[in-house]
Amino acid sequence: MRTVTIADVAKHAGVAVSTVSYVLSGKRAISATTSQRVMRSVRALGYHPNAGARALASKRSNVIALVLPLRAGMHLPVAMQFATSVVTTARQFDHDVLLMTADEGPDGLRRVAASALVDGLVLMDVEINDLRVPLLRELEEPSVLIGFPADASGLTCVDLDFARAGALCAEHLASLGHREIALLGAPHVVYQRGTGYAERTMEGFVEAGQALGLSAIALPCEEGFDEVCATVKTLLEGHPGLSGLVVHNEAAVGHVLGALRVLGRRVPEEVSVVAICPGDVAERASPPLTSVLIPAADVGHQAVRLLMSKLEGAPVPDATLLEPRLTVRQSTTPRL
Amino acid sequence: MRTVTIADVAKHAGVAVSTVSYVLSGKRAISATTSQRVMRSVRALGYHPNAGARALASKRSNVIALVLPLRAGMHLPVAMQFATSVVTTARQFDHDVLLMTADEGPDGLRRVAASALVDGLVLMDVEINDLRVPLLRELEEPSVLIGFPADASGLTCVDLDFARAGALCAEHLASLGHREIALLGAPHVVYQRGTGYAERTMEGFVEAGQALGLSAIALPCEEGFDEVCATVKTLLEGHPGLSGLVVHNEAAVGHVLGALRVLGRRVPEEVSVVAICPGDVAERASPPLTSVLIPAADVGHQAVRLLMSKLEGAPVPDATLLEPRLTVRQSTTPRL
DNA sequence: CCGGTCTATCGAAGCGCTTCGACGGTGTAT
DNA sequence: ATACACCGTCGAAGCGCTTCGATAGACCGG
Repeated sequence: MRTVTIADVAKHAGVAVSTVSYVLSGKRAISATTSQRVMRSVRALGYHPNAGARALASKRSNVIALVLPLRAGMHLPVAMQFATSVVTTARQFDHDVLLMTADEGPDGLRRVAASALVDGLVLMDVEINDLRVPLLRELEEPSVLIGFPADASGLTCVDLDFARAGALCAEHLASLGHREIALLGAPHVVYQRGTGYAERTMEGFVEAGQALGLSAIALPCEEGFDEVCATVKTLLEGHPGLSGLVVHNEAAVGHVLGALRVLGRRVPEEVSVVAICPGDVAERASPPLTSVLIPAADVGHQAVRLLMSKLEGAPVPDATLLEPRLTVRQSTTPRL
Repeated sequence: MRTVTIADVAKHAGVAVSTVSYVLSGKRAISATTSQRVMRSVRALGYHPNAGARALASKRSNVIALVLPLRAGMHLPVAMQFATSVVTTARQFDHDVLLMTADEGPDGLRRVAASALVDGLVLMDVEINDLRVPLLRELEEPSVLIGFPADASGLTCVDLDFARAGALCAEHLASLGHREIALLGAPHVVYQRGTGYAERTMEGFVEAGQALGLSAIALPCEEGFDEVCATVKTLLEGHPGLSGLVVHNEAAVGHVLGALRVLGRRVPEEVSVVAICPGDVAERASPPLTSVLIPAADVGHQAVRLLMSKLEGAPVPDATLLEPRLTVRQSTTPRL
């Protein structure tokens, strides 16, 4: 069963090859009758344009790269959500997605770009000092970053506004009358690496807390149950008046609740807890957690939209920050 | 900066285009001196073959599709591990990976296959009655499934031997002297959908337990803390002699430990717990859990290896079952 | 009824690569 | 020396598509 080519369609429809091409691409006006005839042939023969030939002739592969480094401390489910929303959105723009990891390093990016395998790139989990960033500036291919490197000039970046997310948590707790609050963040390693979002959340939290006249402290948090327990215990002992806790660490969220249970602090009666995490984690906890959810799907969607604009030569903003939204559930309550 | 083509390399090295091609592909013998000269030119010019042109001429895109449906109850981190090991392995074979979700359904597969965008397919999370399966049989392109559909004839499937994993847990508990054991599985929805691995684990567990003369029961388990708590409570009340628990549900693992803590059952002194889950989840728990880990990386690796063999026309086994391994940690102990 | 303007379609020239057959040149058996 | 095989290299023919310029009508105003 030889595969069907555009020539087969043309013959079947009794038109020229170029006419079929124009019907399919819409780049020139074709009469309705011809167009219909061609489309009927396309369906009758089950024609699918050959991707390689198309790419060669048009200099567009209709594929974008999704570069997804996998590092300690990053949360896989969120990464997965990003990835799927990128794929789904790309498909809406008639593009496919090539999945790349960081194993190959910058050379991998150079390879796929130079070989014209992809038309553009979406990079996830961008670090403050990311090796891939300087390369992006050299590349012909447009790119969009999810996250912000130290120097974002000339780049297109998208992310949740984590500073605002941190601030939102502080404000929510303040509005409930809490006066001493704390944020438990990512593991140490994440900060050492300089992954911007973790730091920005802390800063936003602490600054907003102080601006509201609260005692607000932030500290990293490892992900083992025993470590979480110890951290929470020390925290509570050092700050007896502490009544509001923000957790920005998905692996630790469950453990924090377990720790509070073990330490005999009831949630929310004695300690109000806010999580910054995906919705399902928050809902699945006991009690269901008031949370700021990470809109992974939105971020992925925006990233692709921006990339598509760049591919069409349209101007796009350098920075896109998504507004966080706080959902109140049963883990926060006014301070007694 | 026009992109470098094979003609540029040929001119720079003073040879014919075809010679450059043969040097790069190794499909014909080329003298060492010519070969070196060509390679020097390749490096000097920074040549990268155009993927589209290559695909068009050779009828091979050097891209494989990774089809990753996203469904309720499936565990994202494991999926992510699969994905990355697929990408890494594919790169070792000089292939790239196109990421697809299930949104497009079988049509998406048909599209990428018919357009010669990909040379082969790896499908994850295959269901007992998977719509995509009949299509695969029609396709010219070879494919490998991760998981087993009801009718696997003529297909190549890879998976962890979940029945064996369930059995292994039962045997481990039996060897420690436990006489009444239970398995907490995936949420109901997973069984309703007919996702084979969940059922196979249960069967393996129950059969091995019975063969060893134990009381072994298995039941689904939802993922919310309160639900887990209720399930565990009911279970313990209904089976006062129960001293061994297997958990095959990553989202619930943490909650099960929390539930036992709340119910005042100490682990491992009163209840031994075995988890079937990724290593990091087991290690992060308190106490660290004896576990059978899901060798996602291995499975992905095998899947790609098999696919590459098929691409080269080599015969491959229909079914590849990976042997599970149980790691003893601190959550299991001999029955008092 | 002629030049001018559109519109719908065609034909052909590539895009950059692989691959097939051809062809000198060198080595080996006769 | 002659025939033959073989090795290393070349040239050219596509692969299936897009796109540019050309063309043949249809339609218009003058």
